[in-house]
This record gives sequence, C-alpha cells and structure tokens, in this order.
Amino acid sequence: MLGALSVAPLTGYQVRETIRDVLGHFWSESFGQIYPALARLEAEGLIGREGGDRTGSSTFSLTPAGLERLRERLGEPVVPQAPRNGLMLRLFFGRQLGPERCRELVVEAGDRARASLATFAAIRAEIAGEAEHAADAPYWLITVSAGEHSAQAMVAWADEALAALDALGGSARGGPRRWER
Amino acid sequence: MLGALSVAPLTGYQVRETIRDVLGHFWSESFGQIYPALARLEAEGLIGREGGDRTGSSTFSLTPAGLERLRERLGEPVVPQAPRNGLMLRLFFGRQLGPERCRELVVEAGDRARASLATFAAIRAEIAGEAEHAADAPYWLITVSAGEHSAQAMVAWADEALAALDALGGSARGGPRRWER
DNA sequence: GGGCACATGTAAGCTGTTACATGATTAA
DNA sequence: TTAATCATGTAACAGCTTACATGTGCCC
Repeated sequence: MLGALSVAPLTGYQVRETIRDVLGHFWSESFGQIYPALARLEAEGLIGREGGDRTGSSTFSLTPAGLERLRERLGEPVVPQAPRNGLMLRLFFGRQLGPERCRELVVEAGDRARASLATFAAIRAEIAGEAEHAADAPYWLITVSAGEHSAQAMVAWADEALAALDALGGSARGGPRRWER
Repeated sequence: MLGALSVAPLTGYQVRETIRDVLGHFWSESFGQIYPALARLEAEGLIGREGGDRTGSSTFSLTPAGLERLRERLGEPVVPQAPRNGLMLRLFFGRQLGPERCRELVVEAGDRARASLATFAAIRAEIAGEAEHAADAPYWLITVSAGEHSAQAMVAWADEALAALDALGGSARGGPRRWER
C-alpha cells in the first residue's frame, strides 16, 4: 500500500483496484484489511488524508515518513512464499487421477499461459506509452519480462508434458494410438 | 498426506520429511498440523495405523476408503494460490529501492535458479533409477520438468534484467561504464 | 427507476505458523 | 555420554478470507 501511494495519491478503493490490476500478476492483498490498514498508517503518520472528512471520499498520499518507511520495508529480506501448486500436486499423483484428467489440466495451464502472454504484451505497450512514469518504467518492465519468461516456460512445459502423457497411452479422445492395430 | 501414503506407508515423521523433500518444490504443509490431521484421517477410516500403540512409532497406510477419498480430492478444481512474490514487489518499486540493491536481488534469484537446476537434474536421475516406482515415474518427471522450465526461465530473465539495470547506470561496482571517459 | 461502479468499513471465523514440550533411539 | 535424529504432540497467536452492512453518484 505504501508502494502504491508512492506512485500517486489514491482513495482506498483505488488502492484496492491498483493492487488487483497493476500488481495482480505477482502480489495480492486481503481487501478486507485495506481500510483498517489505511487507518493504521494514517495514525502512524506514514500517509496523509486529503479531502472528504466523513462526508465523501478521501484521497491518501505518502508523507516523507511514509516514503522512508517504504524504503526500509523494501530493503528487508524477501520472505519466500510457501509453495502451494495444486496443479503440480495433481500431476505428481497423476497415477491416481488418470492420464485423461491430467491431460486436461495441462491443456488448461497452457491456455492460461498463452492468454497471459497476450496480457503482458498489452501491459508492455501501455507502460511504454506513459511518459509521466518514465522513471518507473524500466523497473515495471523488468517485472513484466519476468511474467513473460514464466509464461513462455509454462507453454513449452505444457507441450512437453502433453507429449509425455500421450506416450503413456492416456489420450483416449482423438489422439493417435500408433501401438494399436 | 493421503497422496504421500498412497505411494508407501509412513510414520508421521516420515510424512513430514516426504512432503518437505519430495514435494518441497511445489507444495508445503504446516507440520504443526500433521499429527492432528493423521488422528482425524484415522478417525474417518481413511488411513490405518500399524504397530506401536502408545509405546513407539506407528506406521500409517491408506485404506481403500482413503484411496477413494484421495481420488475425489485430486479431482476437485485447482484453487490457485494468491500470488505473493516479494522479489517482484521490490523490483516494481525499484526506483525507491535503488538500482544497486535491485541488481543484488536479481543476481541472488539467478543463482538460486541455477542451483535448483542442479537439484532437478539429481532428482531426475534418482527417479530414473528407481524401478519400484516405474508406474509413478512419468508423472513425477512431468513435475520435475516444470521445475526445470521455470528455473531456466528465471535464469534467462535474470540475465536480461541485469542488462536492463546496467543500462540504467546502477552498476557502480565492477561493471563496465562505457559512458564515462 | 434500476443497476452498476465507486466508496468505506466491520466482524466472525478459518487456516496456518511458530514455539514449545517431551521422550526414544542411534551414532560418534 | 553426549549430540543428533527420529518421533509425537499441543497451544497461542498471526494473518487472511468471507460475508455482511451501508451509502453515493452516474448512466441508460
């Protein structure tokens, strides 16, 4: 939230939208905690509220103390997320799930990756077109590139995995079954 | 846990180790919940306990009902994990963090990816050498392949990101500074 | 006038982590 | 005999999700 407000002043609602739409590919926040967190950050003097006292909407912006705090927090060590990849779990126990269902899961994953490649291309174009964020753009593009590399890897893996599953004889629907007479 | 016990009977401690060592690249479990969960699964008749009543260690194995339940659970839709990538968050706000620190983070990520490539190669060799798990091996190798593709993508991305950061002029230590006289 | 997007919040409850506590067995 | 590993648990706490509750302003 401090990061979002470091780019531009936002309302709570806009913070929520920004995190979902802009950071969504690598970060998520519990929206039920945004307003409590805004209140806390305001009480700590890290963000300031402008406009609409109790009547309408208020816009929050980073104070100098808030910017300092953001830099501190960004400098802290990265805490790796505990992995929880349900797709891989299902494939690992694929013998119990069956080759057909595994195949479906892999196809879906490949399709999702291809779709996200298109999204990343659009985001890349959008960032390149925004002159007002020229100083941030190189960093933003690095994260977009990470998404693209990851999605490309997923596409390549899905193709390879489908070939492996077909070799197992699991593709009952439509696949070539060379070993049958 | 049902999946782990579907491959071989294990003690609670071994379940914990198996999840950490074998599934660790794509799954994690809260170990504080393993024993309560084992007790619950036993009460539901999904797993059976052999040996050591109250004295020593007991080994759990899957009952037919447990195998059925495992297949049901594997067939449920994949719940995507909420993304929380601290590395990408720091790079996105890299302007506040500074190019030097960003560079360090990217180098670390690339090194981790290279190290995991070596690990995956070892795992691949190990799976290929285990004749008793021949029926599971193709599925296990698909998940190993996913890890390899992902790590290779990370390595390629890191190189690209470092080049982008150097172009920004952030590499004060040792990098070529062509624009200087 | 109705529906939708904008806007702000609260609270119950679930999940998961962390730290603690204990004891047996095995290897140096 | 001392340390490490194997083994089994408990409990407090932190964090997050979900559902609920309410109201405004704008467009069709």
